[in-house]
Amino acid sequence: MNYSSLDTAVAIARALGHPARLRTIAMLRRGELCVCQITAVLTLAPSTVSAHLRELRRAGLTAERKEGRWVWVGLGVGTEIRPWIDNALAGTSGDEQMQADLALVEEIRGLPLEDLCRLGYEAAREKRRSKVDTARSKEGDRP
Amino acid sequence: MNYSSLDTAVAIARALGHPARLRTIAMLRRGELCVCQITAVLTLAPSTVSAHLRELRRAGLTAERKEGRWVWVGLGVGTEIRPWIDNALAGTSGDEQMQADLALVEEIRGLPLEDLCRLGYEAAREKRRSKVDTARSKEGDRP
DNA sequence: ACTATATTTCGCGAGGAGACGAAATGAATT
DNA sequence: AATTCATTTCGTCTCCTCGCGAAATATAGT
Repeated sequence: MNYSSLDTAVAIARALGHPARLRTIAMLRRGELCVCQITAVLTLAPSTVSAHLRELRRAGLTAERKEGRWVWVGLGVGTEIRPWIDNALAGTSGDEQMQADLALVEEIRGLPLEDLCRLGYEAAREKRRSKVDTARSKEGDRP
Repeated sequence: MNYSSLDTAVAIARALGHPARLRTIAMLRRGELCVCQITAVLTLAPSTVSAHLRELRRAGLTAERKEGRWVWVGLGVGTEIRPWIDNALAGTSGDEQMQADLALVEEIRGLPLEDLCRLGYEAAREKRRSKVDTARSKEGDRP
């Protein structure tokens, strides 16, 4: 199949035209993410996230890299998509949801991937918290 | 209702994410057009065109001006939409459909609006052709 | 007032999008 | 080999989109 440049532009616009996908693109500007990390931020069913990622990939907005069981998603390499992305996100820097997403991504990056994928965000966070506590008490850093 | 900037960006992307609407935006970059002119180029039912124009208007991409029975459509005035439009159309200058649309717009601009609206493109074009012929024979510019 | 006409709104039907859970797949780990 | 586990695919449901024609609306002309 030979897509015209009109079809291409339409496909990109459509791909960007959904909050979950636009949020994903915004997260990926900060760097690659594992599928389960994206899922944790979006709080959608894995199958739903998978479908959204497929849309983004089809439009050339993202690219995926497999590493064992994990799949890492990053922004696509095509030069024509960068203006789209930059433009689409230009007005959203002050958006509450976007800011919350980016903050959550930073926190999630500090969590072990195995825990996050297996247990989900809440449990992984709790696990790390308690681990930090026991480390503290072993150090004996009590007032 | 108070839309977030995320919602706004999504709405604009969605509005651009349809061939008929993106083609319309491309035409409007050359200047205002009457609804029936747009309809003639898209060759869609008037009600369908009306719905597409409503979408574009809602996203702030276009603005409308009423003049008697005619409704003139132009690009919106918001500064934030121009980058969207320029970016979306950046890759489409070589597109066949786009080029054909723009050529047709130029021709349609030369046709009397009353004829175009009432009779449609083909009939309006034919009417002008025969008119030009009679004018020629009156001038007596024969070899 | 009546008619013509440009456009919108309404109602409908077909198809697509987006959500989920269940099952399938593929890749470690045991 | 068996199991665990991240991810995708599949089936299903609901809702939205997009096309149309018919009816409604609004404005000009007669």
